[in-house]
Amino acid sequence: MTRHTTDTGRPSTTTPTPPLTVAKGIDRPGPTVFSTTPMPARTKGTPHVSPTGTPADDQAADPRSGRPTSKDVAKLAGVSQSTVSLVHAGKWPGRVSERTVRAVNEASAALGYRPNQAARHLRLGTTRTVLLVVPALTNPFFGAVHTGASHAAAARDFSVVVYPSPVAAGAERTPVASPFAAAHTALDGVLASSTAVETLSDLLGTAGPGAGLPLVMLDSQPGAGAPTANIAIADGMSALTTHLLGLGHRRVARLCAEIDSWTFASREAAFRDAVRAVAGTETDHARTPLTIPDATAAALTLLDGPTPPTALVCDDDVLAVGAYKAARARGLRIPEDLSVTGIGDVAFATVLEPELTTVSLPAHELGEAGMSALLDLLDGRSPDDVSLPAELLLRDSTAPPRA
Amino acid sequence: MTRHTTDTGRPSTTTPTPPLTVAKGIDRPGPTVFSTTPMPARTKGTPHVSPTGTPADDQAADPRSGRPTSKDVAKLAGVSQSTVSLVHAGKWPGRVSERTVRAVNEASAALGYRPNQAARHLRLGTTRTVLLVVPALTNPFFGAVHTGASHAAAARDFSVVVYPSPVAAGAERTPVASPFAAAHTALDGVLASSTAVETLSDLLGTAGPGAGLPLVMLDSQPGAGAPTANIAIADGMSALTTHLLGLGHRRVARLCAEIDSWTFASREAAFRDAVRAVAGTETDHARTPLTIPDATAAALTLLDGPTPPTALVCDDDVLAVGAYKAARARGLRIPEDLSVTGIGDVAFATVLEPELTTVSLPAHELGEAGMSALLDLLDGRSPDDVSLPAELLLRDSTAPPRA
DNA sequence: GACGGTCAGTCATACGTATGACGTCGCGGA
DNA sequence: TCCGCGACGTCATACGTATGACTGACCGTC
Repeated sequence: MTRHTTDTGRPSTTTPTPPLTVAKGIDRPGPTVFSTTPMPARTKGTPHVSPTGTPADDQAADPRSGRPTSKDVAKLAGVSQSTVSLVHAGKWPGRVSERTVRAVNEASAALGYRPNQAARHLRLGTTRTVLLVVPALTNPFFGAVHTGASHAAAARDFSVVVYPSPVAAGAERTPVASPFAAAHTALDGVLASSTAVETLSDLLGTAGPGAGLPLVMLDSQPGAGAPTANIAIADGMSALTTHLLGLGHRRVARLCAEIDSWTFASREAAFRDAVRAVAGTETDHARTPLTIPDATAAALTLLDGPTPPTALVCDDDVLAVGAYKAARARGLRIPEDLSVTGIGDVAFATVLEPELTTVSLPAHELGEAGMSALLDLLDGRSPDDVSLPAELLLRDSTAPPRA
Repeated sequence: MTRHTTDTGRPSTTTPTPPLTVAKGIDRPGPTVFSTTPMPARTKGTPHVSPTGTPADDQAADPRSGRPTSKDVAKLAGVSQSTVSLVHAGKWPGRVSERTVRAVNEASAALGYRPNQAARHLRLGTTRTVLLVVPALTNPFFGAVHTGASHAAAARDFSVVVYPSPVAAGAERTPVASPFAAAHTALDGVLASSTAVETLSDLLGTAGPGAGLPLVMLDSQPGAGAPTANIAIADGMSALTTHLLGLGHRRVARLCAEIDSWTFASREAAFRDAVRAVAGTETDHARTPLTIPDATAAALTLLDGPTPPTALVCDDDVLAVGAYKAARARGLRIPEDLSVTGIGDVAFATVLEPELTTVSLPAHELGEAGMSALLDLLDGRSPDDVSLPAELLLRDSTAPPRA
């Protein structure tokens, strides 16, 4: 339809390329010819938006992108480029008069001036852009993490780019190093979920202390080389297990995710500690990839064992769905014959029949907290490891065991 | 813990700040002192990585970020900065010898050189970054769109930043203009979902033909000012409705989303056309926000009407969940007493009992196609409007009506 | 009337890369 | 001997912004 490389189409009949030799002569450090008569616009009086002196170069010149630059604004306002920059940065406590500020602002508005980000990035040595590394945005949890992180970043004028490692549930994780390194110099920092990276040292090779790029980890073990932001899922797991034990369950099985990461390891530890606190409790477990069919099969092996459990603690809501399907396949009613719990409070937790008792994870807040920590780090501060509370949601999938 | 602003910590005992006066003298356009003896490294023979001449400035100098520049690589390799640039860009058909190329590559590797993106953005006038505007990434559909778009972008060396307008279901949509304008100059193009923007003209003011920024719309009416990429949901709706009519249903109600957008309007049209093709069919409908509780209430009003429907066609799987809950509340069995269909094939479609007959939407492919169109547009080509097929998934929630 | 101080701006430059315009060397043909 | 040419690199510069150093005018003071 239309070529994007053409001009902006603003109707303008001025000369397309003004005589550059003038500007060139000014730029040269040699003989400053025009410096003998400084502030030529001032001789006319007060700076104003309408150009009175030079009649040929009022509309924005367009080197290539068709966008006006601070030089164009300066010309229109009758001031120098530095003044435009000062005004735009808001740094004129005693350097620029109110009237000039107004003139510059009017000129900027008239031209629709937006500062060129690439130029200021180059000049300032910072890009105000951070990378978010997550397993997959198709997982609503990480979608929420992204949203939270974006909000926190936007509040401090940062942008977020996402590198979604194509991990999926239990699949191979990609070494982030190579694709990540490409954008390396365009980044000020990295916020990475530990479940998205192959190994932590993999990341620490290019980011983190020691390497050049500030790094904050999500869902990662504190004290391992980078500040962390976590959800206290272990507490949730403890509460869940204690809740079941309090209902009287003594044969409690655990359906756990086949993923080697700190978050899942800490769930296991919390479960064990909670169980150990109540004497006479038997446990069993099965490991499974994080998919519904796999979880169903794994749950069936638990239910078909010699001493079937009266309660099934699942590492994740997805696994709980598998437990539901397995229970239905064996004719077990939830919660009368089998109590089931999940973790995550994903969208379908209330779609299940009965509604699932689970632990809600503040994903949005996790993204916010992690991003805040990263931006603090960028400001030179040393953020503390943060841990966000998980909330136990008692719904309808748990009940005392049958006598 | 650690300050990110400090040096990279590479153990190096060289002088931290090499005498800059030398470099300055070279950079000046005035008396080119050293140009009388060109290629000083060549006098030693072949360029090599180990620096033999100057013993003090082999390690990368660090002006501020601690990262080596092409100048550092040039110094180490004994060539000029231009040569480094040529080698790195792969543009040396007859300009650089193999040996020099190797030397440059070795030097780059030794220093861990990465070209500064900000500088090349400035130089090239392009950022290789596009903006993706979606309602919310917490919606897995848009998460998948993002993943597809990212893959297509990465394949052509582009990055994607996301601006998630906090829309949610039926809530107010944000005018994208302001926050979007902030990053304007840092973008090469925009890929926007029509359900994320207030009005199309809102976007067209800053992007699209006429404004400076190439734009491709997702889920938007073709021919409205920007190239589009769509999913043929209308076809899916037709297939769904025809399927129900084929089963014998003659009282078909529609649960529709309270969102004014092209995608939903086209579903309605498709439904009407399909119904009109079969004589003697009665229809009813209810509009509802896109949440489960609202949908449940709306579905109840339909079921409680004077002539209750035997089939309920829902604009979205979320609404179908409401239909399930309403049916359960009225003691209706699905599909024996009531057939239900959805659109979207979201994760819980198979969690429902019975599994939901719906239409799967190729979200990933939509993102890919849209991004491809945008990148074609950036290349100066004129992409066609694309339409992706939606697939009808016949599962267990539909059956012939009771006699 | 010379001097110090404030106000209001400008000047020049650097950030790091990409690239068109030049040199220089060596060799082969006339 | 001289010219032309290909191979190999370098030079200089521009991209647009931010900012330390500087300057001119004006004003009050001794």
